[in-house]
Amino acid sequence: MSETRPEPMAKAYQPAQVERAVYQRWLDADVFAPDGAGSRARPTAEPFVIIMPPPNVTGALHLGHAARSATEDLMIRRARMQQRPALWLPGVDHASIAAQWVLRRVLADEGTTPEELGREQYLERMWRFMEETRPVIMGQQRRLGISADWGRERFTMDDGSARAVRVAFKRLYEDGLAYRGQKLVNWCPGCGTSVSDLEVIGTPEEGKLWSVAYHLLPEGAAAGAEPSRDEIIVVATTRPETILGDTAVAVHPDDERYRHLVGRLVRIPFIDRDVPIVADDFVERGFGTGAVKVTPAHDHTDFETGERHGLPRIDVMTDEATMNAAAGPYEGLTREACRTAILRDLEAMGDLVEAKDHEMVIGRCQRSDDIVEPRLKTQWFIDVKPMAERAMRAVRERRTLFVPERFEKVFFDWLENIYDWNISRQLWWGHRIPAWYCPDGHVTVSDVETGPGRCVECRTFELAQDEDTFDTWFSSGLWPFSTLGWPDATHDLRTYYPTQVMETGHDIIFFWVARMMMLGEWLTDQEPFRVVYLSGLIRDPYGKKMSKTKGNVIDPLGIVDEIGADALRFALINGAAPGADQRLGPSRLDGARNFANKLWNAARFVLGAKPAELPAEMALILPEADRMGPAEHWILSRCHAALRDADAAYGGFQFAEATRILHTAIWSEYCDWYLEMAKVRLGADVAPEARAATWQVLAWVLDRYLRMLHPVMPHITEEIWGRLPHRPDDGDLLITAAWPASEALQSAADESQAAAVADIIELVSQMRNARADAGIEPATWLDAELRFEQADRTKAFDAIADVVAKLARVRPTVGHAEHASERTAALVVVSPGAEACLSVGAQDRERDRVRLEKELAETEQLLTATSAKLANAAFVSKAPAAVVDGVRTRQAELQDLATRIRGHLGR
RNA sequence: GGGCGGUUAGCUCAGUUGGUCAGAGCGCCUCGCUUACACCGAGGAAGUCAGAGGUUCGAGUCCUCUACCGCCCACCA
Repeated sequence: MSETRPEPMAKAYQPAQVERAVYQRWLDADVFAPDGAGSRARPTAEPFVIIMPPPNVTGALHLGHAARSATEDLMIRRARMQQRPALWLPGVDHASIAAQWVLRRVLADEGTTPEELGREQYLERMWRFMEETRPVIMGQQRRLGISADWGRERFTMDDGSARAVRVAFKRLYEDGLAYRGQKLVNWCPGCGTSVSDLEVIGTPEEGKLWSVAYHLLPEGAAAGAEPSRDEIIVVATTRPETILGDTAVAVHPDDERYRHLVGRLVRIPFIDRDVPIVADDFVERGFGTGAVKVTPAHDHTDFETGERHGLPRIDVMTDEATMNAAAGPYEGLTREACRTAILRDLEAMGDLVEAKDHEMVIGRCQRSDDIVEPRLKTQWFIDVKPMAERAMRAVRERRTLFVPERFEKVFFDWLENIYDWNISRQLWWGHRIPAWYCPDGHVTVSDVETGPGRCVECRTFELAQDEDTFDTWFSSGLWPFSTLGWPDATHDLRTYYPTQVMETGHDIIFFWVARMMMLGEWLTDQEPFRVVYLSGLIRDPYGKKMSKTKGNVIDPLGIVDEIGADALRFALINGAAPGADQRLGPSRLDGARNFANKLWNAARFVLGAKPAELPAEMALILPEADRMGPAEHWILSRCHAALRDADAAYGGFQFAEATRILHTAIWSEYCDWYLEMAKVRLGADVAPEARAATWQVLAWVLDRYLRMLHPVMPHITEEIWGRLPHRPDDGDLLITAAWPASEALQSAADESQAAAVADIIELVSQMRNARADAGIEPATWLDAELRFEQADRTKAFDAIADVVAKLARVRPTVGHAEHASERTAALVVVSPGAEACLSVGAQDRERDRVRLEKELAETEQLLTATSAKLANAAFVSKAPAAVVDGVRTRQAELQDLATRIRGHLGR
């Protein structure tokens, strides 16, 4: 503590300077890494590890990131103070599609396009872009005060990730899970790549359902024969342009209308293909005409129907979603133009039977909003079912828990109905698929960085690598272990894996969480994390999602500059129930700012009130019990309760509850009551040892609260703590000081004195209440005669009579007469265990009667309710004894209270 | 079409295993610049816990149904 801090504490808290300075102090001390120079972790303690969900390199930090970072930092800081080796590994994701879109815009500004640059130059440019944006994102994270281990920062495109991707893919290939095949993929024409099922957003839209007449060939006629003019089958479709790719018409096998037509051939218009009518029970008889055109190359259902019936698949489109040569006369048209043309032509032919409005769901690309086209492509897929089984087992065996628990069901529902994962992306930015093909089409998969020397089958050297890259989420799925060194059994992997908590938004439970669990279980034989903590979305004050287009985005850095990172963190955590979305607006932020200010000022008072008799360099210790007054015992008791409850809340992921407890403890108990009580006992007329003891308690309790609050508001607590005396074993920084163990407090407080003070506080409140109701000026001092039912209350009162005087603005005496109030005009206050009579003028007394009457009415109402409960024989016999006793005690209290009030009212 | 979540003071929301649980913050009203803080202090008003049944001695808290609101999943073309 030789370090000088010249600047005195400012009257109003100035977060910006304090936060930057404090953060630098931590960096200098090297305390973020579990094995850093400043770490005080016990090596034998169980490590606590969080791998940071990587923000995209492309975007600026938004409130969602801030909320997540705040929550993760909170957990890491608590674990660090518990002296566990706490590792929080930060990183960023390369976000291939998103990055590609962003860079395209950047390039457009520079007057060029990716196509012009070509793959190689494009990738160079992308890397440069990454080098520019990555530090920005990480700098923003730092500004929030997060205590990640920057020395271990990772990127999903770094060499370690690249190697993990290759090794993982080869393993999956050898295990028979990764395969290459021609299947229907979700093609986004705008992005020029396939996307996974998850990236296709079902969008309800108003469309049309057209009924089209297909002409049958005469019974028994071979393909190519002249179709009948009259014998038709009417099919219903929402996508007439796919008629050109039809290879069958399907009807339900039990449909009487069509049963006799099964096996006949129909003529597909415009391209003159003759296709069979097949029976398949996927057909809904009640929908449309009950007859369905089947286009296996452009519809997922039809693809499967085609598989069952061995139908050809005819792709009629190009990558740009225009019609290709297979579309015959319509070649070159866009999907939309082709539809219009076909409808026009059908109409002209008289084969357009009906057109009616139809509500439907259209698959659009999450990224570009283009209509996704199911198309036939030869790509890589992963059979995820076996991995899904493993992931689900981890949850069933409780090796991985969801918080909140209900997301387990969501998780299971998805994994139980999972399809193969298309992982090929026709993008340049990303990990290139490590598969090579020889001219004969043999496939060689290799995990060697430079690729395989020769074909595994024909040994030729002539190899070409797959042009495609992996779905971004493939490398993200390896994140919890690739960042720790996998596939090598590194020290980090052995020490820190499996990790403890994965904290992320519930919106990426499928994209990311489930995939990490599948890949983690499969590749490492362990669950990648023990707990999945899912947080909600941050919304604007009106409950709307924040989005750039709506213009309702709150920039977290703007808030940080304005009110400080600590206040923002407090607001975010205080407002978040696990898994639930939260609205964030100015009022909550103001509240958090005010709380920081309150804490700052309380600390300023405490530090400034240090009695001269205490040495400058002193250790933080609690004084002997007999040197403390009742108020000291009371605050120690309250402090103990707050610590116990807040710690339990932290431990149970009830972070908002923890902040609520600490807010109440600090503001409503410590500041509102104890500080005021302590002021009296710090006065010049107080015995020096009592004065010293009072300050020691003030400092000691503040120290506890600072420790407990540090995970949420790290900077301000660190700054204040640095100015307080420390315990010899604490070190210089709060960030590595010990987490308060609740048992340390147990013997400190004398609970009976604490209870006496609680009664006196209640009495003071009621005296204030009575004064306000009677309209007595706050400045007016009144004589008050107090009576206590128990001797220990009287004793406690004697010790803090000055406090009571000051807080209630009265000159108190302890009375012994039975009915003092009847002798003089007085306000009468009746509370459990105590009464007070305040001398006032007669007219005030009259107003006071009204208040007493009201109080009596309330008391009697409560009394009636409790008595009714006790009168119920079933309650008395069936409820637990403790509950019944509690009600009896309550009844007695109320009875007593009512009697006394009646007495004062002269009844 | 399935599933999940919500409906508690004017507003935003806490209330994890049924028994001081009817709460907090903001807002509002009345006082007060009392030497930590007006980003403050003291006091106050305000809710039949969406509706209807049921289980229980006892239900915002468990069950059923209903009504709105939100989200997720889904191959009726």
